[in-house]
Parts: sequence; C-alpha cells; structure tokens
Amino acid sequence: MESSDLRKLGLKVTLPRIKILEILAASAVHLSAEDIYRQLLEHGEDIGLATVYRVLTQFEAASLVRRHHFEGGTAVFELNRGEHHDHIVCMDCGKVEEFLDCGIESRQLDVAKKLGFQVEEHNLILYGRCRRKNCPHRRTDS
Amino acid sequence: MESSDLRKLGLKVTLPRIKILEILAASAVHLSAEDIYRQLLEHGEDIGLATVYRVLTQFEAASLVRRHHFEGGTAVFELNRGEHHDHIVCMDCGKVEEFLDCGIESRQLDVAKKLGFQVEEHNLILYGRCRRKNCPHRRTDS
DNA sequence: TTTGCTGCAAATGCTTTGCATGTAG
DNA sequence: CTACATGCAAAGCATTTGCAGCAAA
Repeated sequence: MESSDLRKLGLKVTLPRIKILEILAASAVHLSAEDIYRQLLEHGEDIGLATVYRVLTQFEAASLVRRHHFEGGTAVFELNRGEHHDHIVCMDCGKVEEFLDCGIESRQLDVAKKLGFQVEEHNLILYGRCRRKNCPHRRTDS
Repeated sequence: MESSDLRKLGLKVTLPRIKILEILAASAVHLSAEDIYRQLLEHGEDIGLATVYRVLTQFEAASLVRRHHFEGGTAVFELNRGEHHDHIVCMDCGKVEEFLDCGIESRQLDVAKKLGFQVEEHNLILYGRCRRKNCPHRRTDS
C-alpha cells in the first residue's frame, strides 16, 4: 500500500491521490495530466483535472514523481522509482526509452566544476529514430 | 549585412526581420520573445509581439536561431552561430553558460546506438549554482 | 472540529491564428 | 501587381487559482 508513503509526506490519504498513484504505478509509459485524467474517468472516478495537476505537483515536490518536458508543450509524469535515468525519444513513433551512462554523468560534474558550478540536477533528452521493424513511423498518440 | 541571409532563405527582407536579427546578434544572453519585443519598442520600432513570434519561428525553422526551454514556461532564443553547445543554468541568478564536451557528445551516440536509435538531436541542460562572489543569489530578471 | 482537500469555473501566461491592410520583389 | 508580411485582437492550450463545500485526522 502506498498510503503510508502519502502519510509520511504529510499528505492526507485521499481517493484522488491513491488512484493517481495507482495509475502511475501501473503504467509502463510516461503519462500527461490529461492521460491520467482520462484514465480516472474510464475507471469511473469523478476527479477533476485541476486536482490531477495539484496532486502531481505535490508528488513532484515530494520527489514521488518526476516531471518531464519532451517535445510539445505538454508535460509528462512518471513514478520516481529511485534510480536516476535519462531519456531517448523516437521522433517517429514517440517511443521513450530510459538509460543511464556513468560516463556521461561523471563528465557532467567535471564540466560544471570547471565552469565554477555545483550541479544540482540535469536534464538530458536524446531525440532520434528507433530503427525497428515495428516502428510505425508516425506517432499514434498514446 | 544579414539581408543576404534572409534572401537565401526565401524570406523577404523586411524591417522586423532585420531588426530582430540585429538584436539577437548584439545580445550576449538568451532572449525571450518578450525581451526582443521590449527592445524593439525601446529602439522606437513599431513591431507587434505576434510578428516577433512569427519571425522567430521562421528563423528557427531555417536554423538561423535556436529555441531553448529552460525553467519556466518561457522559451528563449539565441542566434545559431554554428558550433553546437549545451547549457548550464545557475539556479540562483539565472546566469547561463555554454559548454561543449566531446566525451559527452560521443557517449550519447554510443548509448543511442546500443539502444537501436540513431540520434538526430539532443537537449542537455545542467542546473546548478555558480559559486561566484557576484552571484546575486536571486534572479534579477534580465 | 479543524485543517487540509476537492470540484468547478474562471483566470493566467505564453504562443498562435484570422483577417484586413501594407509592402517587398 | 502579386504574394507574402504585418499589426491587432481574438483564440488556443496547458496549467494554476479562487472559492465554497467536503472529508480525513
């Protein structure tokens, strides 16, 4: 149960928060606020879009979820499962893969230090084309 | 004169486009559409904000300028001076520095290849704190 | 009971668009 | 002269906020 997680964050355990957490936990892909809202409606829940945004923002502040801005104005969210990773996005089908490269990570710190900065966080997104037979070569949109 | 640049792109050489190009060329820092609009007004030009956006979008499509999304919904623009670079942003004062690290660049290609992707472009932004005496520790906002 | 949460609708902020006019080529 | 550019105001879209009612602790 994630209820304990919520309580630890000083957040009341409410239906919207539990449901949103469940949806995020069940999803293999990154979801937008609208995506989550739509799923809630499909599940018969009567939860407002504003609440979805509010909850996601709180979860982000609590490091429970991560917010990403891929192409297009819409933000997407994923559950923070602990291990940091960066993303590569297929420009044809929209597929997102995660990766972690220690070399890149450590070089970032080096570069920053050389410039007199102390890195707090970073944002790395690779855009490319996945050369797979099943790549539809056009985004089907979730 | 940049007029020739414009003509080569199939764009008519108009006052708004020349002025916007000049402002971008003269600026050492990244400018938002509003920043540019404000400078145009200060220079006594009567150019609409919508035009600034339209021109910047055309310039971006023509690879004349680059658009970046740092923190906060506002996009910023810089003249494309040829050499690729990434950015590091000070979370305290908003200062932006540019850097290029061949190690990071090449490792990105490796990682992507390993995942079956062919990289077209990427977006790397480091967020940190510049440990300088003159860092105002709070954004003064252009 | 008290503080925090929710839904709704309205507001926001950045960016884009429709349209009538203006102007570069 | 014609196609493309512009200014203005209105629209669009993702996200946030105000407020009155609700519910967890």
